[in-house]
Amino acid sequence: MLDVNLIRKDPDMVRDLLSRKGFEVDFSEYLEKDRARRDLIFRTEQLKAEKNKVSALVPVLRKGGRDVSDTLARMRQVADDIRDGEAQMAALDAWIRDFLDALPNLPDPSLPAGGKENNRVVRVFGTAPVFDFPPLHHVDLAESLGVVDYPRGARLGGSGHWVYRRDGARLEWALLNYFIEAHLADGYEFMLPPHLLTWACGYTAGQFPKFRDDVYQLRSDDTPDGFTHFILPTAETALVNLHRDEILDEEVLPLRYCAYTPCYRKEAGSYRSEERGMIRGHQFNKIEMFQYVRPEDADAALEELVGKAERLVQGLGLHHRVSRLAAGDCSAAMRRTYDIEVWIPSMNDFKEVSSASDAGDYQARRGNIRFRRKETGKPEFVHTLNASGLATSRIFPAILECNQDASGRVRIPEVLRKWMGGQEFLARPS
RNA sequence: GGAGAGAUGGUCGAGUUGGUUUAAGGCACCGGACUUGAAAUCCGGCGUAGAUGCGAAUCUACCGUGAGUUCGAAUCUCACUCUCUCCGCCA
Repeated sequence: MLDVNLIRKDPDMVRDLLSRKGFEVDFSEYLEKDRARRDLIFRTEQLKAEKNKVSALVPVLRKGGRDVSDTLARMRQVADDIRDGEAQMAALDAWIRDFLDALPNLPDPSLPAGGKENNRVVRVFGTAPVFDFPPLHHVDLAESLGVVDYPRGARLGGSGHWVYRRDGARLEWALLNYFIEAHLADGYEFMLPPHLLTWACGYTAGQFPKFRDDVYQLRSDDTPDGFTHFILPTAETALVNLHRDEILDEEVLPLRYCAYTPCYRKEAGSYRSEERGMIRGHQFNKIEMFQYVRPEDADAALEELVGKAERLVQGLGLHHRVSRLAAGDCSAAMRRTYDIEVWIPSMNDFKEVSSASDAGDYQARRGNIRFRRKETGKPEFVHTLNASGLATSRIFPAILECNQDASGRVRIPEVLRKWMGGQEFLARPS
């Protein structure tokens, strides 16, 4: 949700910023309706004030033995007028709400306009591994080592699903432990939220109503619109709703959270043949980091989140890069985003393992999440930031492919071994 | 799934035969007085959002949510959500 006062004050500036995201909008009808709405509020409230005044007078007149039937008749008319006004208001409000709900967040003014092609790489770590033998694709490695079962995953869940098995399951679990431990050391609270969320959660996150069809929904004949819950596409959707409709004390900020959940995504139409294996599945594991901060602390928080995600990848010894996304490549709710991408040899390309974003007050406005500033005593919207820390579904293939040797063995990164019985290599099935 | 009870500002809590209750009062918190300082005491302040206005201020809405009855609803009616207790089922 954008600040309506900003749109009233400088609609051209807002329009120009949105167009950098590739979102074209004309505010003239909105501004007209906004004006009409305020006029209507003024008229209706005056009627209500009269109603309240006269209603309080009725018992006094009665006590004085006066006939009030004329007064009641007149008030019946006023009550009708109020009802009319409120009906008009409801129609205007609905139009305005739909309009505002559809507006994405403003991009940070410092971002270049346009899409992916204008992303800028800001840091690169390591170099691509060089092999003195023909390296295998992670799907082939995983199958020969028996660590991922793709055919049976598809049997269970359809395409885009797999089963982690044996040391694959342990490696996956070790990665999650490695991430969580790092966050705990940095003072983040670890939590396990529900995976089935209500409509309001999707709205606050900025995913609904526009992107409601991108998530898996649970439907029922018992509800008016058939919708009951959706399955979270990322733990961010849960974490951003934790403090919905709250006014936080300034002293508790920044709130630093991390959560583990699987992420469930339809990924309709996004499959590409080179994304064979676990690069893009309908379910993947992720530790999400999330912060609620004061507006002035958002810059530092974003750098902290990116830094944390980078260190995790570095700890695994994987070649990766950090990019600052152009306005159009940031998702709708975000004002700026860094992507951290890890090198996948078989794709000869980098794939995203973490996205660190600053939502500004966009989500906080939708979820009515505020804090009371000590200095002024007034509530203000918090700023919310999130970053994966990390998603495993690209890390796992990267480890397999980058750590393979000529004999088809895969070396386990040092930092993970304590969760894998001290093993140096993934065991072959006997 | 069934039965019962409940939901009131940051918190506790009164108000539920509809109309001086303008949502009382306590606690917490903030400011001031007193005090060497603190405590205690006293005084004052103290929810959120919106509209009009340069401002002072005035008005409106909000008592779980949404409808309804009425000149007038925290209070009456209906639906829903959540919490608690008990029963049933269950990993």
